[in-house]
Amino acid sequence: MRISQIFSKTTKNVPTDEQAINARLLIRAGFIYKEMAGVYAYLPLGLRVIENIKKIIRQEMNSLGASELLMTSLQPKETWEITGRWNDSVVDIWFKSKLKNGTEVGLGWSHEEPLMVMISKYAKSYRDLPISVYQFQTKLRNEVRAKSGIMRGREFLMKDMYAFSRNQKELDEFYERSKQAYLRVYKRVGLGPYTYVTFASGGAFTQFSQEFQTVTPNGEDVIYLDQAKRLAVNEEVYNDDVLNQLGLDKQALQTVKASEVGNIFNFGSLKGEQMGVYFTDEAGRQQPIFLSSYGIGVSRLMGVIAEHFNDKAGLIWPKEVAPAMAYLIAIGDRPVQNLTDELYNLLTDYGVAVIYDDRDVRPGEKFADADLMGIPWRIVVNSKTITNGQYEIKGRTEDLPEFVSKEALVKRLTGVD
RNA sequence: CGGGGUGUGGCGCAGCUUGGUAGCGCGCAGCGUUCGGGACGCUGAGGUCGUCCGUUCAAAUCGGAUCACCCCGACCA
Repeated sequence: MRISQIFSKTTKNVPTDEQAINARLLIRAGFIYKEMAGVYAYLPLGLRVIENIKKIIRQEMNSLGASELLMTSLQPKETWEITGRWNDSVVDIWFKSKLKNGTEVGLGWSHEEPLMVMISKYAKSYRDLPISVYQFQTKLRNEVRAKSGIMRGREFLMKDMYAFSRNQKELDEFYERSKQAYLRVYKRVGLGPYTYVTFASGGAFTQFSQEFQTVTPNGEDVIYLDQAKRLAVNEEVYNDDVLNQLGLDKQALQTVKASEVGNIFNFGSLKGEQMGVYFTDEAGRQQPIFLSSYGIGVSRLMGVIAEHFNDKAGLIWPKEVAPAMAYLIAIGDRPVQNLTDELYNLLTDYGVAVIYDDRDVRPGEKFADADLMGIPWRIVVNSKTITNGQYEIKGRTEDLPEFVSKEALVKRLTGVD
């Protein structure tokens, strides 16, 4: 990817209407564009990060045996009336609209109810179960106040997974496996050490749900954290009874700010009963379907990563989510540029995502942009050292570069000899 | 939804108190000199001051309304 062909540009000035670090950096680096409060577009570099995160989540969800589908943004009123959640006084974040003929429709802020209706058409027998599906969907939520950049928008990308089980035991097993898969996702995006399973409000059906909370100074939630047990309690359910129940010692807890990067729910059979979704068991009896649901805010996750990994110079992407592995710069005349072109083609052939800064600007500007964009490796081909076959490579957080041969460089970036 | 703040070329800001039809930096275009940490010089394009109403001979500047944005709080499967 050549800089000259990338749609966006970096800027030195930050729009003053953004306070959140993630939004300031992502806008400056040209990853996102603000359409309106709480509504952001993803530019090519930002989209690459999103896609990298989706790829990781996809792999982990597939490993659970879940299959991907895509539901609709327009949702029928009737579906939500079954559970009473069409009512604005029950759910206050609805965006609603009308068809030309006057039929009311909702814009999806969740897909639980529609998915329940959908599954009821397909899972009629115990032979059809268990089954789990997931999707990446834009959720629309009419929040009274958008804030924190892409960490809390009115429109955001979410991965939501729904598992349908035949009984509580089957549900619990899947729930536990999913929790482990979630933890792997956070580990792979670089947030593993800072992310904790957290007990939170369970809503109408259960006492608790479990959240995944990433400790970060600008997080919206306050959690009470037991570092040793890697468990936490959201302040919304924090009290002595709960601590007793969870076997946590008040003295061992620290109070920290965190951002919710995932939330999983165990509905048991209640949702099935409420919505009348039944299957026929081995004995020919009607049984309510067991539901559990699993959400990760993909765009929020990107925001939390940006919020977590940065320095004065800009973003610092963990390798698995970085929009590119390397930022390539040539310093010198035509022959040097030709050698750089060759290196670019070579790395690209190896499948390494490289941002090649082919602009006719001074090196300082290129270095600044490489840092601002947070690309893990910076490679410089320079007339002084290239005569000895030496390529310069520097990690984003390193102070000093190394000089290596082309072969060593390729190996470093591909792991291939 | 309650409280606070802000709207002036693409971005960041000054001007507003003491009304007299806009200025700076960055960015953008051209020319030249530069070329390892966001260079420099010259030239140039670009706004009528969020919007509406009002006061006035005259409004970016005063008054009112309205919209948008930011922050704090409330809210947050």
